[in-house]
Amino acid sequence: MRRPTQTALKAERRLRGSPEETRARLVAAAAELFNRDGYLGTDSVRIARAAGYASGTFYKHFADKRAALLAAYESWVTAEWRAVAEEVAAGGTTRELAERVVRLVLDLHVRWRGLRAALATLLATDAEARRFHRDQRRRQLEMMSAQRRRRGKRSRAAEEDAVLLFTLERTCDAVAGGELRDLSLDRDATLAVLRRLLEEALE
Amino acid sequence: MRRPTQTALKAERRLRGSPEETRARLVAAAAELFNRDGYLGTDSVRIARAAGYASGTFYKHFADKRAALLAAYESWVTAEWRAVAEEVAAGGTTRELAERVVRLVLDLHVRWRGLRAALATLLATDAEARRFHRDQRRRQLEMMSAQRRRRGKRSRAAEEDAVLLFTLERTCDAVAGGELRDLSLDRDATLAVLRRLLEEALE
Amino acid sequence: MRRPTQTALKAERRLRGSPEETRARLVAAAAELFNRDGYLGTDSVRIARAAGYASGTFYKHFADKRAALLAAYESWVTAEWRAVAEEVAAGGTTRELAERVVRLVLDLHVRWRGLRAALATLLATDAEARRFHRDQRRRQLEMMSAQRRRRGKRSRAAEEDAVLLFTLERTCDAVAGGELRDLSLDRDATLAVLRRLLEEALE
Amino acid sequence: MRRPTQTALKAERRLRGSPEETRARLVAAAAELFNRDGYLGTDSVRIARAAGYASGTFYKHFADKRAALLAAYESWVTAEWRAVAEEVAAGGTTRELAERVVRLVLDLHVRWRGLRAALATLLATDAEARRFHRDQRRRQLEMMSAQRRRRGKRSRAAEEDAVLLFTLERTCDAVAGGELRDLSLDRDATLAVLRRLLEEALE
DNA sequence: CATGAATGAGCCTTCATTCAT
DNA sequence: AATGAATGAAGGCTCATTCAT
Repeated sequence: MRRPTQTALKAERRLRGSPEETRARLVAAAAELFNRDGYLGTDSVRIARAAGYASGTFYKHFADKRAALLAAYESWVTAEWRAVAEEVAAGGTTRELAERVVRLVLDLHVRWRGLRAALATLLATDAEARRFHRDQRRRQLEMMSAQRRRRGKRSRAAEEDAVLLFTLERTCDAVAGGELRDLSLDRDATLAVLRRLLEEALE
Repeated sequence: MRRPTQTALKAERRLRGSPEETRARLVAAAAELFNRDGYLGTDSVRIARAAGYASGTFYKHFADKRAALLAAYESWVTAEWRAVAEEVAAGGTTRELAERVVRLVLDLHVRWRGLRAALATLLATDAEARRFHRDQRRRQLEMMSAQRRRRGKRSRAAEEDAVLLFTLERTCDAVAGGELRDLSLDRDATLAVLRRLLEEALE
Repeated sequence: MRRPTQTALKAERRLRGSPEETRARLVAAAAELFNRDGYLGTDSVRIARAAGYASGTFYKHFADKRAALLAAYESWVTAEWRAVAEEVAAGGTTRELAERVVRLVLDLHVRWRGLRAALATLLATDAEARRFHRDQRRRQLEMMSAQRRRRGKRSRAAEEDAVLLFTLERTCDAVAGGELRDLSLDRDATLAVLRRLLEEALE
Repeated sequence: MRRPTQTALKAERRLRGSPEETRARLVAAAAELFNRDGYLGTDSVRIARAAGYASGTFYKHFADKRAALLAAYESWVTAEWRAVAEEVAAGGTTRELAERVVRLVLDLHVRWRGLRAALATLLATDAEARRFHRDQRRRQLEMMSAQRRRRGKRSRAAEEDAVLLFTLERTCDAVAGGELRDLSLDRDATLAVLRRLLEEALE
């Protein structure tokens, strides 16, 4: 695979603190490194070092490398949830909401594109990763449905929502990965399509 | 310097044949193993053995493991192309065509779900894989557009088509991977959504 | 992905110690093995084992096998320098000094003949090895010239000194390698020639 | 080691001819490739191809790769002998003879420096190579002694001659390998030293 | 005489993980 | 709680050599 750039994010050593702080630092470092170098391009020693710890510390907090990726992914998803919830709470027309949500999701996919790709590597073979991933999806579907209810809109089949989520996710990945640009497609026109689909789902 | 120990056993000298046959056998074995075990779960020795050859033969035909995955993927894409083209040629109403194409794409995604996941692992880090992948996408877009023209339908933005392809692909992956079932969603209802979207794109 | 089979045997965890000690043990083992078996006849796993470590430890200390040979050679050269310096410091007539230096150089060439041959293999193709080798040669030339000055002798062309060094080195290699014996030449008579040449160079 | 440049000397295929011709072509190709790429950087398949044959043919003519190097070296030595003999036959003063021989030997060492280095790799570990090498040396010593007799000069110890040969050989290798240049030493001054030594040996 | 596809032992190297300190 | 030296299985890849055609 790719031989990652050796210039690792390197923090100063000998950090002390609560286990929670240590874990949080490790998760943050793991997220950055997995995002930058991929699942295979990253190793536990580098993650520990980037967080300011020695390799052994890594295994005090994660059963294995896989667990660290899952933890990093979880923190990403949590952040995404919070951000989407804020947009929803901010109010505005359905169209405005759709617009803002699409932007937001895209930004997050761009920022964390490598982390998402790293997760994909795991999803193919790791049952726990899959379970975790689907729980997130379920929450997404419930949120959409709840949002529609709250706005007094007519309900629609969960299958429609699921397809929409797939579309949103996959298209944002394509934009983040540069697929669109390579196909000479217009980014804004593409986002407009997404916005329209989301709007339809919420009305 | 090296003076091999020549273990005289292994009675029969192996499968002889044209390089093309050998390569084809290796590609087929690679496709099966990558599909079943993922990019990381397989290795060149196993692929060679599965095809009926020794490890060295693998490297006579592929520069490295990566190249074998790309070759396997290429043969999959080629097969998909051929199958879709046949459906298109078979004629029928737009609705029937859409129906058959969705079925077909789904079947292929189910059959080769692991291979697609293996490719995803590469796409994240390998530039050549990305290039190859996008060339395929471009062909798909051209095919859709040409199909519409042939049927005398109004044209539509390439961005719309691209989003549709992402939707189709990602949703089929979800079905193939069991995501839908885990979410207690109805498979046929989901396929119906896809069929409708494709139908709209062709009319 | 990898889930090692953890063969629980191999009771004692190994030699712990400072990285310097470990490296020194590895360098010593590398010198012995390269000397005995040549560059091609040895491998990193054997060197690590001979030093009392597992294979991975080798690569914590050397970028590759080549680097280990260079390190072993360096330690040999350093030892030779020290020994020659001691002889020089010991004083005595020019003739006595020449006599002792020739003996010393010969002994070292006999002891490390294989290591020198191993280095020759590298020198043919490795630029870094060549650079290192020539730096040593430069120091040798400077040392000879300085020694003459210190003894108040007339100076002479560096080219003369260089040829002398080549002669000394090549002849000692020949003695060490048994070339002389195979040619039925007298070892002491040959050394006497070398002694005379060195004496002339120092007077 | 070095990864040799792939642009191999490639002759046209399907040569037919006497075994002697085939062997001669293989030896010539082996000499060139070993000279250019070293013992390790060359492989039997490439040698065969460069000579215009397939890999199997190589093993019809040489027991192994080692044997091919020895054959190539032998043909070099033979050529050197012939050339030196011609110079000797050409007559002239001792000084002129010495001058011409030094030039000649240097030229050959420059031209075949890689081949000599390749042989050195073998000499360290291969008994047959050593035997061969020493037979050549013996002939050299006899030739020098005979030459002196023919010219009516006083005889001198074989040990002196041997040391001279080592000097000549090693210094020419140093010039050919660029050692002298890297030490900022003057090439002509160095050759003059060699010429003087040879002259002394012949007078 | 010649071919060249096939072999497979062996070497180099990586990195997830452990555990004595 | 943290350290980091050490482990060693795993896997990528090469190339000298064979032999069926």
